[in-house]
Amino acid sequence: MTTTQPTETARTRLLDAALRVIREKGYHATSVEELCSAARVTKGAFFHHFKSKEDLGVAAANYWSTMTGGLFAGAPYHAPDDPFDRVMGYLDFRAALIRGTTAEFTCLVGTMAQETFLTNPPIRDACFGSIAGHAETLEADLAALIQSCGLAEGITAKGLALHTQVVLQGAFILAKAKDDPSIAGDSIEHLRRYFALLFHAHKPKGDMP
Amino acid sequence: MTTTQPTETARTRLLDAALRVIREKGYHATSVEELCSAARVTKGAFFHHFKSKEDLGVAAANYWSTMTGGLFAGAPYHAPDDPFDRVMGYLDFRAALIRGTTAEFTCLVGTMAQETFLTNPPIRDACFGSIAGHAETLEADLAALIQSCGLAEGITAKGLALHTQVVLQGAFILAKAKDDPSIAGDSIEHLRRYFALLFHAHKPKGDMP
DNA sequence: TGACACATACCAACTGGTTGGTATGGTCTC
DNA sequence: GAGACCATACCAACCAGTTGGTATGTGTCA
Repeated sequence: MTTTQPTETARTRLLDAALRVIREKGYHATSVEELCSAARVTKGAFFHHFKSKEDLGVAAANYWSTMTGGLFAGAPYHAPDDPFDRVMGYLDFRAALIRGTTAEFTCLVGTMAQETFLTNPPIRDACFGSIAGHAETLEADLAALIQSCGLAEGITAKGLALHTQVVLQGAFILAKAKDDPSIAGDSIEHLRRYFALLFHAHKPKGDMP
Repeated sequence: MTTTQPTETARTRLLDAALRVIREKGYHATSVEELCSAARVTKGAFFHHFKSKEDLGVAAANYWSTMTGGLFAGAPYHAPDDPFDRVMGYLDFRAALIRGTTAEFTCLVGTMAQETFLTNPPIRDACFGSIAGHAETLEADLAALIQSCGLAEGITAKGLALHTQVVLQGAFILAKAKDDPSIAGDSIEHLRRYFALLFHAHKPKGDMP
């Protein structure tokens, strides 16, 4: 801690800028120079830390996993003893995150995966890794819930966890297309209701118009 | 039919190429020259028919609406008398469309909306118009279904129709990210089950692993 | 302790190629 | 012969990536 560490500041600033700018404009519409000016570094610094733009894309997806991983790990929805309450708490938490501008609450890796799935497979793979890794944090709660309810008809915890991500990613697309965040909350409420019906022990929390 | 009509052939070829190439590479990663060579026309023809690349994006979204509109209007799922069967038939139809490469079965306007929601508002609006217009074709069946079941608790036909599009768009994102179409079918099956539970008259058709 | 070797972090300027878009001219039909 | 349709040639701006270089460490051995 005694020595100054200029190390990591430029790199971190570039990654922070990437999270912000790429969510606004998308991967291909964001130029390297634009990221540099947003991070207040030069192009030389960029290519010192990342060997290519694609390399930054992969690093940004992994950085996104780290950032969001910390956010969700520290969230309060893990507290309840009942797995149903934990799952519902997760959905409430996701709904509560929908605020600010559309670019602020939507998902970096969903955005990048869509643009890069054929042009930049390494980025696509890092994006799916991020989504799948996040889904796994839900899987344990869903598995406990499925077991406690004796649900068997071909429904798996992994499948339900991925379906949850599907709904969230789709909700972000519609929110962007309509330029209206409320549509995302509506779909999360439908997913809540699906879980409530599926595990028919509770009912959806709030009525909504 | 007697007179040759060079009119519309270049324009149509460009729009067909746009549907294909943009779904593969995305809007920003697709260059005008690439569209021209895919359509076997020159740049002069491109800028004769479209005043800018953005103009082509809007036209492509509208062309997509026309093409898919015809496909769904002519589909067999409208036949049943029971609105529940029509809605389930719609989902079966959507599931059956998932074949071939990922770029072939995914949605142009969902892809474009995500990349252009801040950079090209005219394209974004055309994309949402396409999605909303398609959702409306489901709305009547859902309204009839809601009425026949006496469902009241804040669920609207419009909201359900949009949620259906949310699930489909999200399913396409995950299919691209995982590079695996089957994940899309899984989510459609979850949506089927949601409808079945919601209107608790039927059960989901097939068991799935 | 000091000095030399080396690695890391960063910068300004540049390069070859690509981009969306334009200017102009030719050809075909009505 | 007017206008729709399309081709060729071209442009300024922008793109990702490279270059040669500076500054600041950091490890090492006399």
